[in-house]
Amino acid sequence: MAKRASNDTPPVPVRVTVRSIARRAGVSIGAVSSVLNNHHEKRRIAADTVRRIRAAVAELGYLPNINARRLRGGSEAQNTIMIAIITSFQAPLPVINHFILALREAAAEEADNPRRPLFSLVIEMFNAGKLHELPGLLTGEHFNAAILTNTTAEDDRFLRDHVLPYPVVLVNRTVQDYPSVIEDPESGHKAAAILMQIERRKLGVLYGQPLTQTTQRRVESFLQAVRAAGLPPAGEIVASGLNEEAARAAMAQFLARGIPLDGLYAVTDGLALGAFQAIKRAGKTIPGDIAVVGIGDYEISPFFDPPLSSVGVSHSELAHAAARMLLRRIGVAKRGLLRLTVPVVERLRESTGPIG
Amino acid sequence: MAKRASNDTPPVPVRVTVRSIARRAGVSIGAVSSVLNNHHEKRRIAADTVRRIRAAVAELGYLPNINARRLRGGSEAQNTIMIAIITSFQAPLPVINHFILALREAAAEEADNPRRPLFSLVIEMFNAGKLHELPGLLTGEHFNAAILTNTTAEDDRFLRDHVLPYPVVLVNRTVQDYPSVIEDPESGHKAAAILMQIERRKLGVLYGQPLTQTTQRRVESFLQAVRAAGLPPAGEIVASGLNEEAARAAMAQFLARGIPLDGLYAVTDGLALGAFQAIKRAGKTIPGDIAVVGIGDYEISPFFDPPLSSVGVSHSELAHAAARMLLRRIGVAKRGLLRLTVPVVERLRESTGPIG
DNA sequence: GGTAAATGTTGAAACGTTTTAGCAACGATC
DNA sequence: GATCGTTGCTAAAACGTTTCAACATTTACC
Repeated sequence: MAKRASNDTPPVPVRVTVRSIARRAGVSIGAVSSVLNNHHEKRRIAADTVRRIRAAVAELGYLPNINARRLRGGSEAQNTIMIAIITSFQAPLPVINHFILALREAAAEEADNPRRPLFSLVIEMFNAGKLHELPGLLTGEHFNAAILTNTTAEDDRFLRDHVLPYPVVLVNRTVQDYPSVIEDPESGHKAAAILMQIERRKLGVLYGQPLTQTTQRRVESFLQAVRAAGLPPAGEIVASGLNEEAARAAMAQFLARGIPLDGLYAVTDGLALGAFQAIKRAGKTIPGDIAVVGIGDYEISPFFDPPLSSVGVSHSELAHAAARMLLRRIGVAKRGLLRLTVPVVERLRESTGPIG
Repeated sequence: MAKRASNDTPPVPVRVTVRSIARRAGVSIGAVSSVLNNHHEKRRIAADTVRRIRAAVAELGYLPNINARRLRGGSEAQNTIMIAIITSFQAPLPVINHFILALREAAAEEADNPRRPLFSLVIEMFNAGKLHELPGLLTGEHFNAAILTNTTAEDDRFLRDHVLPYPVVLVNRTVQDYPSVIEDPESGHKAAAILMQIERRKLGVLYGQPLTQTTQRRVESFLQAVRAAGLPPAGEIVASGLNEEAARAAMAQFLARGIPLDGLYAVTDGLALGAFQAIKRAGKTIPGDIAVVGIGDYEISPFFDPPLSSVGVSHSELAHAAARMLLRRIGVAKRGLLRLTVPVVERLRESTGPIG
């Protein structure tokens, strides 16, 4: 009788189904279903039977199989498609909010489309570098389409070597053959231009470990612009993490070493905020002593003290572009372009003082 | 032949299935499935047939039915449960990040549990006050369990009158018979106590419209504490929205009217940040002229200038409590308590100056 | 005591997939 | 010309659910 226990698989928890409940209560599965959905009045199930079924449900700890329910369900359930937002545990989470909103809004825009994309939004997370361990990734068993972000170089290599059997849009990563939305890689140029325009000559760039493809591009294009302008090479201030505290510590240490600096480019607003605190505590003023340019990825950067100037794309805009691109690829429509570069916009505020 | 078109239903877009593809390509559905999953080599489908099937797939714009796939799929897919995070479009989004992380972490804690909660995370959003329009809410067709937050009074009334056929945990709302996790309603007391301890007597409270159950409790308990202490009634500064800019504007207007104020309680950190800017621009100092206490819901509040003192629960802690409570209710285990109050913690920083 | 209505329950179909056993046709081999 | 192997495909089962027609039993009515 212990047939199925002979394998070396760990004791797989067999899921409780309507069938097991029916057996336990000594009724048919139809009766169980009626009770589960509170149709027992309409179906005239005897009060005692209802009680027995309810007892069995409670004892066994039944959880319905949602996939079966939706499969059975009407055309409404039948027509919903599954979209996943896939990101790594290690990434700053607020990013995905923009995707959630962007997808919802993009769907609303398509309200008149007969193939209207009624969809469910699923959040999937993986450990950076271990994207390949994400269940359903290769089979397409879990979603119809995905926005994929915050991958590492290792994950990108995996993506290059495998073809995912559903539409995917990458955000801020480029991998051969995958559609992607990235920020204009020249953003560092703009930051350098702003600082030079207000006569800053002793420049620095603040970034944190680990570098993503995007932040690396920001750093490189900044360094290159400084070099091209014939200024002394910009200082590199490297924080041990991507948070405010790491930036504050790195900046404080840099300032303590007395290296001259009058213009700073921070590759995320969080880093800029940490730097603000270090600069002020060192008794220096912004922008008087040191002008600072950030990216604009924090919505509240206009409320920094002083308000932060920025060059960058808004996460919101990036997310909207990605969402539209993904939906276009799902809804049979003309397949959009394969790569989209979102332009950088400058927002000049007080952290760079008056221009010119 | 136009039988099914006789109804007055709009032309329902009939979903493309393997069956329609099979018909189109003149093969069986088994053949189609083989090709879709790239098993055509193993299954020895002729090259020309593969081409025909691929063509049909492209023409019809096939999207697989994920529910059917997962239903069919192995025990891994079979054993995953669906958890929804339900919030309103109007709510500040960053909140849900904490839930996402909390659920993932709570699941990780249970790794040794044989009934290990392998789950998919779904984000559902509704228009404030229209919770009842959310598909699948009453039938339980879409998820096995849900964390529900940012409901309005109207939504709560709906919840009270209906019983949801799956475990739900409310966050920061209390509705009869529903388990919920809420912050200690006495938080306003603590804020008042801190301000009085540093000898502030002309107090004010800053809040925004619309008031949620939680923020309302904060305001009320603050006002009551001030009254109980025999101080002059606290001023109420009402912003038109929940964002920084609305708070800045309201605060600026209040200060312009010259009403004396030396201690402020802002019921969210975002409001506090807006107030900071207004106060400084009015030429007043923090905490010298006006001490400010916030809530601590922004992770970066230690980087405000000056760093913000706060009394409140962290969103993260609240989310973890909710996640654990939900998982406990799913995994047959002893049903945990019905209501949990997360205590308020004080974090004293420079915006209230030195205590005592 | 016969028919009609009410009550309580079951069995089967259907949702869209994937997988597997097996069938039919054809060549090659003895 | 029987046997075998290969090629190319089909039909059917199974996943867990809900619904619905239909059946069996009891009660009500004349």
